[in-house]
Amino acid sequence: MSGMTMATEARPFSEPLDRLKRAGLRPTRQRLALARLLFSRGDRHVSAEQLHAEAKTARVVVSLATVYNTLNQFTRAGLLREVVVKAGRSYFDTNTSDHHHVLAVATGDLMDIPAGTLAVSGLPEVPDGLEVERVDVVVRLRPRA
Amino acid sequence: MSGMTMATEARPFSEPLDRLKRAGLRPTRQRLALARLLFSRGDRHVSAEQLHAEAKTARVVVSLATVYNTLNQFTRAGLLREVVVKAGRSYFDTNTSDHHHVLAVATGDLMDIPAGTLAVSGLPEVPDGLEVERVDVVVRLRPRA
DNA sequence: AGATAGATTAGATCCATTCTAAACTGTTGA
DNA sequence: TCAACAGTTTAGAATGGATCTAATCTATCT
Repeated sequence: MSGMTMATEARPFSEPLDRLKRAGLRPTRQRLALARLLFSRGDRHVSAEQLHAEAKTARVVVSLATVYNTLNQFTRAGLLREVVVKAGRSYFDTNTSDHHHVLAVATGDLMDIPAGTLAVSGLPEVPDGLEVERVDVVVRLRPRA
Repeated sequence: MSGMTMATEARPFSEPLDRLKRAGLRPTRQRLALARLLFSRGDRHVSAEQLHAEAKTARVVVSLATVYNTLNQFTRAGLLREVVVKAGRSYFDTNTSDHHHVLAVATGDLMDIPAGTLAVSGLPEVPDGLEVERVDVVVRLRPRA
């Protein structure tokens, strides 16, 4: 974990910076720190409040408003994907590739289903002037009766 | 639209009453009126605010709190199904049979996809102690680029 | 009809999210 | 290098959907 230059795969500090630049977002202290929290450990599903708390723990000074702004900007830039599975709360998924979700309703646990394993067939015809943005599949699990 | 007795299929006034009774809910004036609004014209997707406005238009005196209560009770009783497609707003679907949805993101229009036409294959294994409650598919449409 | 559990209600409250407008900062170009 | 400006951050206010409270009302049972 030093600042030295090395292969792309192992550049934990400059990778977030590149992401921001590519997305046309100014690499500010706050955005860099949040990008680091979001992207440095695999696929995650976070809410704004969660990320804000995490930032606080990591001694990153950032307001809740900025966390919201940043999550929305990252989403618009394609760095995150919004997941709507629960009324009244938004989650953001760091996995932006084509995939689906399993939700354990009782616990709120959300997991990815890799794209390849699941297939949807028989999609209806798309009305004129519209196109499919994406197809979301959510498998809802409950405790066995 | 008269109160006369006739075959089950065409009994607009007593059908809601039967529904409530079967669900173990007291047939109050408010619940009957809301059931009538909800179920007397085909499959619908409504929010609480929408239904409340509709009730007002129909000269049905009912508070917003009761609309919320009723929608939740009906959902618990299996008369409605909650549809989560938009962060921060709940919709209730009068179609409780197995089916999916198409959402026109730009307009907010929500339409049903009949169960038969669409198939999901390759569902992941279900962890021990859990079972599939249901599988929701949402096809998101956007204006063609 | 009287008793009572359940239902309704207005208004307060909650909570996630967005807005506001003032202060701050990254970037650009002289 | 640094002034200037557009973009960013921020605390706190505002918004909006949904729930809660506790007082009043009503369907139901005896």
